[in-house]
Amino acid sequence: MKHLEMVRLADRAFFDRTPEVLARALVGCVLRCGEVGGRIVEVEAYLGVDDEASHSVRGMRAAVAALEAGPGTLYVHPMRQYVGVDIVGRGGMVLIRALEPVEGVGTMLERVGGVDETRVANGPGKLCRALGITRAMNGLNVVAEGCPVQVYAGEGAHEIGVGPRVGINRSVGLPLRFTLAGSGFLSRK
DNA sequence: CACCAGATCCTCT
DNA sequence: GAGGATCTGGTGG
Repeated sequence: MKHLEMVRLADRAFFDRTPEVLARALVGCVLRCGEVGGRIVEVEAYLGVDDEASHSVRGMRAAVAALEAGPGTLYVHPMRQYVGVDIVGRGGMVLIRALEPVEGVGTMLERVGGVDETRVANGPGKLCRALGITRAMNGLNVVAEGCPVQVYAGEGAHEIGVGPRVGINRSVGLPLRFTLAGSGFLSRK
């Protein structure tokens, strides 16, 4: 594994970008919680204005609070029986949708109760379970010292795929879903 | 306090 | 690819 080579993104400026730009930048990076982590292969951008699919635009309190807390803030929110996690950018946020397991793979499989690595974190709810991200972590900042959730820079070049967001009923069709092209760890093709 | 819509997941087919 | 499980926050009475 490549622990020693991983560079943590602890600079607030990295996250202080528009949701679309930040979303593209996050693809290929590593999201880590404790001793468990995975490469980000799928994300969606949610805009702060003119986006009826975004929680903040619909006036959901926790989402607005996270936005106001500024770049790098974690927005952990309930989704059906599970939770999803966003990282706040500038004037919007990015939903993490799928990971390729990198560190603590055994722990991830155990938590989710699966045997297939390609399906242990291929969805917003599942990756939170796999990493151990809970609502208690809502409002923390990934840049802060001692934050259990951290982001590391990606390595090497990769092609990014763009498409419409998944699982929403409003503002459908906008090209705000970004994927690591050709990854076998996506929630959908 | 009741109702409703939802940024999902899993199990079949 | 379709359908059901099942829970939280927002909204209105």
